Amino acid sequence: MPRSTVPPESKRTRAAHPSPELAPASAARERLAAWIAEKGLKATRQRDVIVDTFFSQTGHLSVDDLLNKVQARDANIGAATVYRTMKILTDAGLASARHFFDGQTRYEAALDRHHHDHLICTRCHAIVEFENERIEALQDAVARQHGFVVTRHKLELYGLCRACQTLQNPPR
Amino acid sequence: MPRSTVPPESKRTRAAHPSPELAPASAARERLAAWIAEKGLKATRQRDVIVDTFFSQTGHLSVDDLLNKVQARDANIGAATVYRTMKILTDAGLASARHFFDGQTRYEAALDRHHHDHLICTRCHAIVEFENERIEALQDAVARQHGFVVTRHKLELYGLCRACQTLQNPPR
DNA sequence: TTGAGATTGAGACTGATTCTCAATTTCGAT
DNA sequence: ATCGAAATTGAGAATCAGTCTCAATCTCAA
Ligand SMILES: [Mn+2]
Ligand SMILES: [Mn+2]
Ligand SMILES: [Zn+2]
Ligand SMILES: [Zn+2]
Repeated sequence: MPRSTVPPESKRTRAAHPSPELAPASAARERLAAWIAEKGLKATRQRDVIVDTFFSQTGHLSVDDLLNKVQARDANIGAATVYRTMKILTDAGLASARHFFDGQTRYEAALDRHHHDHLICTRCHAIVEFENERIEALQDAVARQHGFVVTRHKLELYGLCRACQTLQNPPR
Repeated sequence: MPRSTVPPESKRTRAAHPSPELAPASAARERLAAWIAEKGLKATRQRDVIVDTFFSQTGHLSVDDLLNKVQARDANIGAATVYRTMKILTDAGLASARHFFDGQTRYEAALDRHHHDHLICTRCHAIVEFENERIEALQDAVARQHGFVVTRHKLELYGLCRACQTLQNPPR
């Protein structure tokens, strides 16, 4: 079962991290293997392809985009398997599901990433990430005032990015 | 066309606002009439029933809940009309659409209401509203730092309400 | 009263996602 | 290497909220 898109082996001597970009993908592969073992699941070629494809991307990928890229590598992999695999990655803490403006679930890598929130351009759909500990602290304070214990939150700021502000075309 | 759930007439003498709870509904009716005139739409019995039903409720009502209540008054009103009417109310600024945990659109009255955000209990689905101008200010600051002009935002805090914290049943 | 144009309800349709199920694959135990 | 229980797969059916289509009906300004 050769991994088609991954270069044979690193030329580096240090074995720990083959190359900067590949590190997350291979680390994810390891973490997934552990999760699969722990849960009594099974390793499959399809999951390998999907995970490799997902972690070779950056950003917030819709399932449909991911499916297209996956099928470019192996046309026989079905949509259901991509959905199922992304759910596993989410359960394993390796990916997070996001729901922005449209009805599609988007996934982003979650390995070694902080919590963050998003700025979204309603015209070009650019997504910018940010962290703001003061907002987070105020959220906690508000929740406490109302007797809530908050486990997660969603903060999305929608508007126009710098580039789109100058264009007068109707924002989509 | 008697309004079944609304008490006959206020006992008060002041004619301006029949009763505190009815004020929003009748004000909404007026605003909707203005919107309908302005847009060249037409007044219909169905819209009256839907608008009366919607404004006699409080909170965040799913379309399905609203449809049930509407059909309790007039079984012939169809789902499509409820969807269409809530869209009109939203365009007219009388209702706002919300999307929380599940896939359903919920509507809340928007007449004479401030912007606000929500705390949502993941177990009992209670929804508590809050306003926090410091959070809003920080959001603006963050957006500015990234060159965005923000037109709207979504802030939802998910967790357990006070009552649900003490129960050990698995949170749904 | 009339008629152009808006509205309606039923049901078909959509799009994202989940489910079903027979065929295939995995992997620990022989 | 072989076996077989259990997991996984892909295709297509099913689901679900919401939208669209269209013939029949209603509204309202003239
Ligand atoms: Mn992100
Ligand atoms: Mn609200
Ligand atoms: Zn933009
Ligand atoms: Zn609760």
